[in-house]
Amino acid sequence: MSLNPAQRAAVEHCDSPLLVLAGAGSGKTRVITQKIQHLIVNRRMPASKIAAITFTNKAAREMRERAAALLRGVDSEGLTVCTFHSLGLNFLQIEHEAAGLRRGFSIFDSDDSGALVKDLMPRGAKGPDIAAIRGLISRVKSDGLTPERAAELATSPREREAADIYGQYQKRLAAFNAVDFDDLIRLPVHLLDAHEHLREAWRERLRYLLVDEYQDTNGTQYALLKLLAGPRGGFTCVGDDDQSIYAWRGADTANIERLGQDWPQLRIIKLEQNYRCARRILRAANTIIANNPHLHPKKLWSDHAEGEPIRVFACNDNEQEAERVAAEITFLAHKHKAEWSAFAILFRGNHQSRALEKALQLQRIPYHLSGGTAFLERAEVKDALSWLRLLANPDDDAAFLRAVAAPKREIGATTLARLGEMANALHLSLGRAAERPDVLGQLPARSANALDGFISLVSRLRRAAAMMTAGDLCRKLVQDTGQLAAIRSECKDDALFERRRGNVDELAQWFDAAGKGSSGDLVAQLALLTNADRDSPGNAVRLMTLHASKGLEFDFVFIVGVEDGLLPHESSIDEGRIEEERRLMYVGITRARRVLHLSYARHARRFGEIVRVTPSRFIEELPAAELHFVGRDAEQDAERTQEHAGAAIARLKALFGE
DNA sequence: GGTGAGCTTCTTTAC
DNA sequence: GAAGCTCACC
Repeated sequence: MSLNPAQRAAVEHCDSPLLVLAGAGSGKTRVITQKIQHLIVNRRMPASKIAAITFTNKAAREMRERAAALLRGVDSEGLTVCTFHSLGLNFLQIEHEAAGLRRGFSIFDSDDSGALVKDLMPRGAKGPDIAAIRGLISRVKSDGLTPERAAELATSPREREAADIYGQYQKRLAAFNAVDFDDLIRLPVHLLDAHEHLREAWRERLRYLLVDEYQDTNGTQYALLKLLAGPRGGFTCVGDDDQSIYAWRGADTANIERLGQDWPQLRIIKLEQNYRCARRILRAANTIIANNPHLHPKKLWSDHAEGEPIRVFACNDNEQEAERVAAEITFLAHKHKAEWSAFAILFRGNHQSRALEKALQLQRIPYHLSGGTAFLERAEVKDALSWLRLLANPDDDAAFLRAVAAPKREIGATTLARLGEMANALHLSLGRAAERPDVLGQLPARSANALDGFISLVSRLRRAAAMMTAGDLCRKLVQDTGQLAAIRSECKDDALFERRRGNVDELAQWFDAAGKGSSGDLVAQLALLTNADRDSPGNAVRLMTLHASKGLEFDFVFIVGVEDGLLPHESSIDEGRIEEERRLMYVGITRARRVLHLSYARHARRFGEIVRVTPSRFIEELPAAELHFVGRDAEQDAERTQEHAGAAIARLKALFGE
């Protein structure tokens, strides 16, 4: 557990701002967690004044666990380990008044804000247009621009349109008592900038900041860091420009340079010894990343063993690829007597997990799919959540629109459109408008009755909500709203019904576990969560995107779909963002401790058609001497039958336990 | 107002 | 090849 000199220096340097340029596998999490310990134990800083900030929930969770293990016996009460977004949410929940928000405000997720943008665009706007406008709005928001400023800076008709819609969008959000993901950073920045008393209070509250994956900060996140740290600069930023893979959501590696400009007393420490990868793997990683330009050249080295050659599997299609990966995992697990959790399968896009899951199920290999929001995307979970949101925030129109149809209660598009018009005219939210007799009076009796019934159900549940925990409320409302009954009648067989009811149960249990806080506050926190953090993965093969894998490490790593068009991704090729794709490949390679497998398919289904695909250009960039190709040439057929036999044997072994 | 057949469109990555 | 959307029908 001892630190090398550079790591030690990074841990002990607390008197001026510090930037740690940490190569992959150089022990940066260890530096951060030990530094937390150092601050508490040697510098006598209360844990409650320290915040470690990460970018993904997964990273936060990992950090929290590692810190807890290290801090056993140390008073670490009140230590903050969270993402930028949850820090922002926490800030807004405390300072909601200054932000012009009422208690119980909602968070609009991507779906909600997409629907809102669509609503604000001319009728008949197409999907891609909506997505483009949304992207532009998000971009100007994470650059910290106001709608007015965005309009001034717009250089194309589309940007002007986006700036215009951005303005209306913010007004709607304010009316809904809601914020979106970008606001979680943008609003705290705005408030800290505008109010000296808030600045002082929060600088006192958070005396020391540790920012992980610093290369991924965007404009507003940098502004937040700057405002919270102040001129004193009580912070350590840890980053690696070679692992910058979030430029598409506004991350700017120029923020690395900015630190030295804003804090001239900044100290920089480089960590260049890799403790993770076998040498061959590290050589491959270094070779491929050498194709990118560098501002801070670093030379990563390792004193580990050489390790095995990197195997490259050529397959016919992604089903065969998945089968082979699964067979190989079974084989390696037996050979090395390894736990399933020592294996990870990494891919570019979430949809690639399907074929893999199928193959793993078939071969009886336990797996855990992390990342994505599959759980929260489930219809029954979204329905229950929209009810919770509406109960906490009567002005949440997005929640109203979903809850009103969960289950169906004879209130359809026509009625809602009429209600919407009247609500707009009265400057009221849908929920408030539907409470008013004069509004209901203008609707056909049948619709008015249905709405009235809905509203009284809402107010009854809202009264009940005040007296129960969020978990109990969740269980009660699926009963009382008729959701459970609707699910039962929709489900053909009992097993399906049980599974869907189980999802709702799980939601309630999440609230039970989350403990303190009003249901409104907890629902907001849940909006920031992805599947990744829901349950502990246990002893299972990990499936995740390359993006989600950053910061993690595994003995055995399989990167699948190493094809031109996927990795590098088609749109990144078109738009000349090949360097970021290369960094993504680099991140994937450097996750592996002992064994690295790459694979690609020669054919892929696209738009239902089967098309030929070429292996990724990144395979060419790897040092040929380190690679061992399987199935690339004429011997491919012979190999394949062998593999199939191997897979069959492995399956039998799995079935009968040897 | 609700439902299902047939049409289109889509495919990045995350909070 | 799936999910969303539109339109006709109950």
